Amino acid sequence: MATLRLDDFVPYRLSYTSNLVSEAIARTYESLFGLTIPEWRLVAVIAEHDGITQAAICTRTGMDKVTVSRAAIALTARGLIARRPSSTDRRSHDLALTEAGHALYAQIAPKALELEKQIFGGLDPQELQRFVATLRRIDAILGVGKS
Amino acid sequence: MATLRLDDFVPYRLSYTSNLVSEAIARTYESLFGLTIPEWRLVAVIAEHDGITQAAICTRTGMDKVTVSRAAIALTARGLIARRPSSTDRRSHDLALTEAGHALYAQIAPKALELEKQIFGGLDPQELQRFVATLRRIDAILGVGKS
DNA sequence: CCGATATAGTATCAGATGAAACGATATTGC
DNA sequence: GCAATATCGTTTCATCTGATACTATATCGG
Repeated sequence: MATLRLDDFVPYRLSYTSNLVSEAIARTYESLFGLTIPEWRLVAVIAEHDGITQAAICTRTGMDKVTVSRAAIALTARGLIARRPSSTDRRSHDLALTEAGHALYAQIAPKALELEKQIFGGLDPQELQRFVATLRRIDAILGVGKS
Repeated sequence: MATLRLDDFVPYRLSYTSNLVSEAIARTYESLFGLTIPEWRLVAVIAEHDGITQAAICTRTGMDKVTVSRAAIALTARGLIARRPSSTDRRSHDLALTEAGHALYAQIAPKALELEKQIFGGLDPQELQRFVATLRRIDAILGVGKS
């Protein structure tokens, strides 16, 4: 019988490393831009998908709708995104970056890539590619078709 | 210039998958044993290291000392662990599983391995091994010698 | 059409989290 | 030795988080 060693328990290792990375990222975004991780994600998603709704952000990112709602409210208050009433569904808003939002994103995006490189650039490219592929396979096992 | 795509942003993918796994695990432990993840980890660590102190658990697992304190209090209240005053340091307690704690652990450990297999057993063994190795390399990059 | 049900987003509440302050004990430098 | 400082563990507090309930609107079945 294989015995359990917490240190080798894969779910534990995954959570452990993910927390390390998240903490490093969160610190940087908070100090550089005053954004939480959910807020930052919204900016990124909206930059890529102009006019996306909150519900679509939820399914796309797996974030809770409450989290998304709060982040959207905060970003609107800061003048970084604009919410137009959706033309097709009056419950929904179409979210878009304001000029200020685009300006911020232009600063954020390169910084994000730089940070990613700082952390993961030390890995062999093939190793990194395999790593991400495995993450996606795990997503699929846990029943998430395409994130 | 490489552009940022959230969906391919490694820190995001890592957090996403880790959350999926953690949620699955948390649900199982809560429903099967009424344990939170921190509590479960304490049981596992104490089973492996009889007489360990809370501070040692913190450095070993990266958990916050407040989290560990609360989990230790809860487990003591449930009669699963015993805290003897440390002979060498009167601020510390030596933690050990009670009989009931050992009995619970005997149930938990195989279940954990089974759960791990359910999630990660679908991966090629070599792929899984590489995956975990990469996690440890990332830990090292982020400045954690040996977790 | 219209009642029944589902969905978008918000508000509310309860539980989890970690930073900071704290009391008690250890350790260190002088 | 002993004052200064560090460490162990707990408490407190402010924040984050997500489950639940709610309002408004959409969709579906008949």
